[in-house]
Amino acid sequence: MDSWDEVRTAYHVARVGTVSGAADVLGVHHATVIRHIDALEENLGVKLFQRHARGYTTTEAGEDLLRVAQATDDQFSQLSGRIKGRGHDVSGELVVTSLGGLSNLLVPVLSDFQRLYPEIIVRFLTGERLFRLEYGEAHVAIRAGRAPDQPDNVVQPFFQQKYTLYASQDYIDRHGLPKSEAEFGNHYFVSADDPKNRAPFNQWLRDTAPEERITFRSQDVHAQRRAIVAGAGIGFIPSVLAKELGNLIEVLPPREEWMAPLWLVTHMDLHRTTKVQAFLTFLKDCAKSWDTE
Amino acid sequence: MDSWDEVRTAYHVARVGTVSGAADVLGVHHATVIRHIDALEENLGVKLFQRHARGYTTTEAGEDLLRVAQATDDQFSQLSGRIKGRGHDVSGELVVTSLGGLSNLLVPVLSDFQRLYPEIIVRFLTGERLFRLEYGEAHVAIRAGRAPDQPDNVVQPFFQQKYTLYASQDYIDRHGLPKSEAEFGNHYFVSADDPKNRAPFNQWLRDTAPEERITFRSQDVHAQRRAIVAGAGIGFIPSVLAKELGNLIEVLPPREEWMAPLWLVTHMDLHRTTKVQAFLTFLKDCAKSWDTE
DNA sequence: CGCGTTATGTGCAAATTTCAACAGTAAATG
DNA sequence: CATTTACTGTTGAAATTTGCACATAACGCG
Repeated sequence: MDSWDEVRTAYHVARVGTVSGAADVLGVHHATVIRHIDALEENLGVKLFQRHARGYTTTEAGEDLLRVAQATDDQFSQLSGRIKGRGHDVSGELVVTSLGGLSNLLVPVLSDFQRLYPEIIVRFLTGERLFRLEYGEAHVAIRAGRAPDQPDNVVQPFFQQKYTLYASQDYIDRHGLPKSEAEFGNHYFVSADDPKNRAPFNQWLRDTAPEERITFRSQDVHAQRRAIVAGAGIGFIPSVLAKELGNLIEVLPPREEWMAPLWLVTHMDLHRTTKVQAFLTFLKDCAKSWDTE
Repeated sequence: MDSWDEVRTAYHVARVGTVSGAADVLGVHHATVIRHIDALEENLGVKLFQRHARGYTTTEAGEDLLRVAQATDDQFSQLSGRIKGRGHDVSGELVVTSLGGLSNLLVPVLSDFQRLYPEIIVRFLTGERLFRLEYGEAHVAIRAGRAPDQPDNVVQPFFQQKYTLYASQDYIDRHGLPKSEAEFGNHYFVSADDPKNRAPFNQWLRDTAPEERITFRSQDVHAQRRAIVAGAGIGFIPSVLAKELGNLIEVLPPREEWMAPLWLVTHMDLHRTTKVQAFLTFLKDCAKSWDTE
């Protein structure tokens, strides 16, 4: 049974009772229907229909096929309904991935999005390895750094993360507040462990602060922040986040060059779906409100 | 969802994971597989697969399709097995039709046949109207008279029914045994009601016996026989049957010209099936044994 | 790092399928 | 009883599908 279309044709013939009628329903020529049935019977080695001038009547085998194909038709109709429905409403899973450092930013947004579309199941994947869009591991990725340039991926700017140098009140009490970069030699700094880290503020810090004064290094952004809050040194924290954390003193006024661009990346195939689009617009709305703050 | 073949293609891609692999399984070119999936996704308006250079991975919709199509594939396999199996063994219904007059002859045969193939359900249809083979009303018809000549029907000679003139002992006691046709004027006869009846012995009787001496007429063969047994007159009874009935006297020796040919008729589409063939050979074996008697 | 292997993707020609028109037949109709 | 209608079946022509060759991309291996 290696042609399901022939089964479908035979099904309609069995249902309607005539070749012409089935051809009408199927939207093909009746000669096509006849050929399909001839081929199917040839393959099965059994007559499915009794041919006579007033139509086709099913044999026992044809009756059997009718039952099975009827069930199949129902199944496919339901499947089609589900799939098409899935395309046009916002439900099912929404898989979002980002670097772990952005969870503070994204988790509230994801939570609100889920509240807006209760049928959504949000899966937020973070980790050191990049979850790959092209393997269907995620619907949306939030990437930092320079604009990703992979084929089949749709990239759009998300928003500019404002990073500023902070220190805890505790640290300031002990070491004072540096007036400018010139006094950095007397201070301690918290930064990324990786010297190749491309974040602009990290590069600036590497260029500006003495290497031996960067005394707390971690690859984990959360650990860095906790270190800053704990008074281990001066370091960069997104200004939006710093307000929430409290107990943090702005060491230097914010600068353009410290801005870190974030990108929204989706796979080409998923980008057009309403689910992904709904999330993207929601996300960009949130970003707008962050910018105005 | 108007092309089940495309669903089948997508199913194999989802199963195997690669277009090329699915193409191998399906025995088509991989370009065909790609186009099938493109078309299916176009119709559904939803991406079924994430494309990447190492293969296709299913989206949620593709996953859904995989489940449904898997079930369909199983169903079709089972169906195919059943249908093909049905073609090669002797089971299911066997519908045989004949004129009512032949039931005495056929019923024992059908009974024996059923005993030989216990999975067979025998349906023996008789009646004044001819059950039509071309509508699938019966598998095999036993027809009398001249060779039926209908298109799509396979006709083969069954056997020559030996008809002989009989009368009951009771009748002979009252009216004596006619030495020849010359004495028919003093006798009473039982025959068919229909003057157009084409059975050779009936035509012979109409030509030979005085019209007013045919005093018991019925369209029902059983009624005629009962009348002969009851002593209503002289009439034709198959010699095979007469032996069983007993209490019947052969009025005249059997003649060639009284022989009534019986035909086995099957519909072209059913003639080749093993079930029908099994019955036909069984029937002809029985006929052979009748001839030798 | 280059190379072989294994994927997908695409233009173009060939093969297959489908269509259109006609013939033929059986039942229905007035 | 001729006529109409609805259906099957068949043939050559058109359209679609398929196959082939080649391009391209990613992964694994030595």
